[in-house]
Amino acid sequence: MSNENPSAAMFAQFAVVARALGHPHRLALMQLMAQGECAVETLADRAGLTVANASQHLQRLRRAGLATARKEGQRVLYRLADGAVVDLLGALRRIAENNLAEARQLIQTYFDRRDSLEPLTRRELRRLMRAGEVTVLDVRSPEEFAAGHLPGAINIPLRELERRLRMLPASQRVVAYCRGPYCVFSYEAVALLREHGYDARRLEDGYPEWKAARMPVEANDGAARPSAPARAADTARRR
Amino acid sequence: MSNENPSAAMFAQFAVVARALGHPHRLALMQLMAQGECAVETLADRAGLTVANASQHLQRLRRAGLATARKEGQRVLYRLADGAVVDLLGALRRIAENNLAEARQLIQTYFDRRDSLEPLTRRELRRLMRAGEVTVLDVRSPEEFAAGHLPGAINIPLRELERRLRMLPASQRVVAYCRGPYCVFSYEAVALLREHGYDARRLEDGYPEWKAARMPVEANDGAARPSAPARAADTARRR
DNA sequence: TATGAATTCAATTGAATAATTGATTACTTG
DNA sequence: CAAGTAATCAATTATTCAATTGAATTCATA
Repeated sequence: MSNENPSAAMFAQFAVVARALGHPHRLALMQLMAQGECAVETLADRAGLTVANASQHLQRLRRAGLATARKEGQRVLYRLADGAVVDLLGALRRIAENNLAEARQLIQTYFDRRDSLEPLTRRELRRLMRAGEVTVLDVRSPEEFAAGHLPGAINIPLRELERRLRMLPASQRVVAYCRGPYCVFSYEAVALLREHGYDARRLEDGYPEWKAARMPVEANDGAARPSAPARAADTARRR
Repeated sequence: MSNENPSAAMFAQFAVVARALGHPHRLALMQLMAQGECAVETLADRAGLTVANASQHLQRLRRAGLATARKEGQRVLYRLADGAVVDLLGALRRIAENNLAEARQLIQTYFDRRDSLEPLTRRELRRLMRAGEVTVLDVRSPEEFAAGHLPGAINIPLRELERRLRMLPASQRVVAYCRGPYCVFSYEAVALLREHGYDARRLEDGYPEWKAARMPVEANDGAARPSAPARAADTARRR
C-alpha cells in the first residue's frame, strides 16, 4: 500500500489511530479501560453496549494500537496499550474544550458547577492527604475501586452515598473523585455532600489521570504499590 | 442531540475532533499548516490535492476546532487553531510508533537511518547555536522558510542542495531540519551532505515542533522575535 | 466427552465519508 | 462595470463504517 511516499504512508498509520479514536462508544470504552484491565462483558455492560458490539469496537482499538488484550481462562481482558493513550485522550479533550463551541456549551450546562465546586489539583490533594486533613471518597463501582484507587480512599458508589453518609466524618473536608474529568459522579457527589453540610470538593479529574501522573495507587488485593503497572486484578464476578 | 447523558455528549464532541484527524490528507494538511499560516491553493498544491478537495478537508478541520481561517483579500488563510494541536499530533505519532507494527516497519525501512544519522535534540542544537559551532540548514521551500525558521538558518531547498553546496562552510558541523519528524527532506539532505564529506546531522523533528516548544524563531520580513504568535506572513506568491 | 459461558465471526442493513465534477459566490483590478 | 482569480458549494458515485442478528469458537468443568 503506497510506499511511493513514505511520509504519506506514516500519515496513513496515524490516521488509523485517529479513526479508531473517532467514535463515542470507543472513547467511552477507553475511559472504562483506563480504570483498569477489564473483561469484554463487563465493559459492554458499563458502556451500555451489546457484547458483540463492544467486542468489535475493542478489536478495532486493539488493531489501532490503543488497547491490548490477553486471555485468562475463558475471558479476554482488555486494557489500554500504554500510558501515552491517556495523554492522547487528554490532548483530544483540550482541543475540544478550547475550540468547539458545542463542547463549551455542554461544559457550561452540565459541568460548570466547576467554579462553584472548586476542583482540587492532584498536587493539592496529595498535600492534604499527606497532612491527613482530608477524607478521600471514591464514588465509582466497587469493582472499579477494587482494581485500583487512591491510597486510603473510601469507596461509596454514588447511588449509595445518601444512605451511607454516616461513614464520612463530618468534621473533615471530603474530596470526591470518579472515572475522569467528564464523569458526572463526582459532581453529583459533591453537590449531595454540600447539601448535607459537608465541606466537599472534587478532584480536578479522575483515577486514570491520577495513575497516569504516576501518583501512588493501591488495589484491593492488599498492599499499596507506588505506581506499578497495574496487575491484572479484574474482579468482575458477574451474574 | 443526546443530552440525556452529558458525558456521552462530551465523548461525541471528542469523537468529532478525532474523526477530523482521521484522514491522511488532513494530517498532511495539518503538517503543512504547522509550518505557518497558508492559503488554500498553496496547501492544495503542496499536498498534491485539488483545490476543491483541499478546501473541503480544511473546512472540516475548522469545524472540528483544529484549524482556523481568516480572509485576506481574495484568499483565505488557514492555520492551526492552537499550539495544542501540535501536541495532539505528537501524541498520535507516539502511539502509532510504539504500538503499530506497520508504522514500525515503515520507520525501519525509510527512516531508520535514524540511528546512523544521530538526530540532535532541540536542546542540543540550541546549545551549539549559542556557541556558534554549527551551520543550521533549512531544506524546506523558500516560502515556508520565509514564513518562519530557526534563527540564523540557511535556506537551501533539498533539490538545489547539491548545486549550492559551496554555500555551506565545510569546516563546520551542519544540522538540517525540515517539516517534521516524518519529512524525508532532512534525511536525504544529511545523506547527501555526508557523501560530500560534511559532518552533518538531523534535528530530531522539524520546525513546527521547535516553534511549539517555544524556541526562538525568526521570519523573513525582518527582526527575530522570541516566540511571538507567528504573524501572518504567508508569502505564497505563486505561478 | 458433553454442557455452558465468554467471546468472536459472518452477513446484513442503513448511514456517513471521500473524491470528482461543474457551477457559484466573493473579491480585486483593469 | 467587466474580467479574472480564489475559494466554496452542490450533486454524484464508490467506499467505509456501525449496529444487529445468529452462528461458530474456545475454554472450564462436571
